[in-house]
Amino acid sequence: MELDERKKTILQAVIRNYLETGEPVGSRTISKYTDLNLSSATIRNEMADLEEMGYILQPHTSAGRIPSDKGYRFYVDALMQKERQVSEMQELLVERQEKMETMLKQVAKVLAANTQYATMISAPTVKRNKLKFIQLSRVDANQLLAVIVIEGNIIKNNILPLKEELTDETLLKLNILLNTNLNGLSIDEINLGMIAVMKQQAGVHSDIVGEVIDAVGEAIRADEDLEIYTSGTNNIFRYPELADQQKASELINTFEEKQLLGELLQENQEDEGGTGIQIYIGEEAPVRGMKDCSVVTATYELGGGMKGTIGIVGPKRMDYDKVVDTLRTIQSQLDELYRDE
Amino acid sequence: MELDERKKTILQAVIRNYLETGEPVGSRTISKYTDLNLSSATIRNEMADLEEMGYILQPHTSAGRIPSDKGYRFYVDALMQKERQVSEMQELLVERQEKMETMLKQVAKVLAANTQYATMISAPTVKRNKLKFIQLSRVDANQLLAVIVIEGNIIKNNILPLKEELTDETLLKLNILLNTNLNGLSIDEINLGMIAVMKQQAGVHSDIVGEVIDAVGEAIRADEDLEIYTSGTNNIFRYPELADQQKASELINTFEEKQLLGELLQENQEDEGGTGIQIYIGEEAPVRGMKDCSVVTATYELGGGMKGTIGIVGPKRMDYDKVVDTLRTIQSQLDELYRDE
DNA sequence: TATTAGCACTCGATACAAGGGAGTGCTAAC
DNA sequence: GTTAGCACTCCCTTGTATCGAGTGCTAATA
Repeated sequence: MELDERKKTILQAVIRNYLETGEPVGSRTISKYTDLNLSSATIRNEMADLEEMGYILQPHTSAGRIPSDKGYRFYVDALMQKERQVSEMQELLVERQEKMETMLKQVAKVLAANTQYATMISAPTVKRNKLKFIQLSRVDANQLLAVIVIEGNIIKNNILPLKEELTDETLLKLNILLNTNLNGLSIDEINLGMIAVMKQQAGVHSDIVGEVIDAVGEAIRADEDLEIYTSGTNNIFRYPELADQQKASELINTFEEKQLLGELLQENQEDEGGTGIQIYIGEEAPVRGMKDCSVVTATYELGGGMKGTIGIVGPKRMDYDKVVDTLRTIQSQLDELYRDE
Repeated sequence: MELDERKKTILQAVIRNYLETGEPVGSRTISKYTDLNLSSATIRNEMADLEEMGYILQPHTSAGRIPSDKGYRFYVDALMQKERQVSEMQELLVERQEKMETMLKQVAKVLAANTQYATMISAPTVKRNKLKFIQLSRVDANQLLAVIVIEGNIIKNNILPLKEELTDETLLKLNILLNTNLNGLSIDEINLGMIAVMKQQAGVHSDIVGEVIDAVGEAIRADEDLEIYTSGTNNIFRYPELADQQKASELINTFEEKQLLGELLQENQEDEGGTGIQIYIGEEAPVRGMKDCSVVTATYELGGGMKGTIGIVGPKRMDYDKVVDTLRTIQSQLDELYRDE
């Protein structure tokens, strides 16, 4: 059976109503809610069909209907208002901060306050970003400090232990060697072969120096684990369907063990061209413990190819329109904020 | 009225029992639990006294007694086993990590897993630590990178925007100036007067240079906010008295807004000589939203004067013995791990 | 005088029944 | 195809009875 126009209207009405109230919605409500001018009996027949087709379901006999995952999916794909009035694009009060970390935390916080859902944001990955600058300097007799600056002014540093002392001259040479070989390359492109070549070029000192180069190489690629910041975790208590102990505990645990969120946030950074916004309903999200939630993710870009992902987690009956809208706003604000880099 | 020996024994028995079961404990239980060989009627009389004196209370008539805050306080101060067998000092599997952050997170996690309570740990403050090394280097035409290494190999960096270009020579001079003036000083000791002197010494370049020095000064003192890591937040759901929505939400919010924990963790870093372990019961903790909890904090030291604080948050009926014990273990482990620095 | 046995009493927790209400599915009429 | 009507289902609330753990008090006991 196909969904005719009337069924769509009714389905939409059921979902809209449920999103607002969180209560199962009955035929009489729909009969008044829509301008179809149909009696509750007719609506009942249609709703029985919709249930048979899997778009809605009854928590128990003699209760109203609530949307199924399939129903939500259809709503999101086909029924949701795609074009939203841009007028009410309120400012979300994100300021550019000196430290990326501070800014990301702020974004998560602002989004949580704004949407009343739980939020998370992954720091932009730098694998594809280019190295701008490397500098080794001596901290004391047996410790070397390696500072690595990456496009977008991401800075990494590492203390390297030294077995033997390095002369000033060797240090200078090493600096030149590293910079001439590596500058302008993306972290992705730096591989073991290249490090081997550099070791060779180091010539006489290759044993001491090799050690240092290895350590630098290590330092560059070490930061595999992407950083994730979360906020508004306790918003889940606003939604009774998530607030019982079992579920709340599981969700909070997921938010604490941030690596569990990693997969979710990395999944769709690839898609080009689209809006970068993705909606996961219930089991669709690749995270255990979110089966009663919906997740909306958005890719953001800070210029210079630095991409990260924002995620908003709420009950399945979240206000998808508003969330998508808010994410769009944030996307464009971040874009603007960092355009000049 | 004073607490005689028998009352102490009974109070202790009540508390011990309540810590184990979480249920109000009645006179009959005590009558059997202790080796006082008293009937439940006698115990009842004593318990009535204890209640009048404020050490225990009844949730409602015809229920057993539970300890009051005053009761817990007395238990912790006077009744708890002070000397614990050192034999069972199990290893808590904390390894030294390259990055301080990783190590701290691990400590929080291990403690949470071990105690089944919520944990938090503040990164060691560096205000009293000495500057080891400052280096300015040019990233590109109008950006300067300042790297600051502090005792304990804490590294801070900052990108400074430049209005005018600096020559290599000026840069070199600046580096020397900064290092000669600041090395060996603690961050506490660097004040505006000193910065003013340095500006003067900079002589000709004082306008450009002043700017840089200001920025460096800024960078050094910027990191006022102490970093705090938490773990095991969802452990609070293990304890029914904390697990209801209202309280859980408030607690989780407190753990998310980490600055709320700051005061608690900074409070007793000063006391010298003691074990550095402090117990807060209920309202004693200087944090709103922990009035139904107890908090045990411990100061740790990583060598070189770097001190931080660990906190464990659980229900008032937490296993104080075990928690104090575990914190001691961690203290000594951290001490050992970083002794050589 | 301190302890204890005995007893009436309190009060939360649990179980059960009754009634109300929202909503359904079905049938028959329009 | 639509709708009015009706019996039915099932949750939820309310009220009532019961149970049991524990108490406080009194009087008897060592």
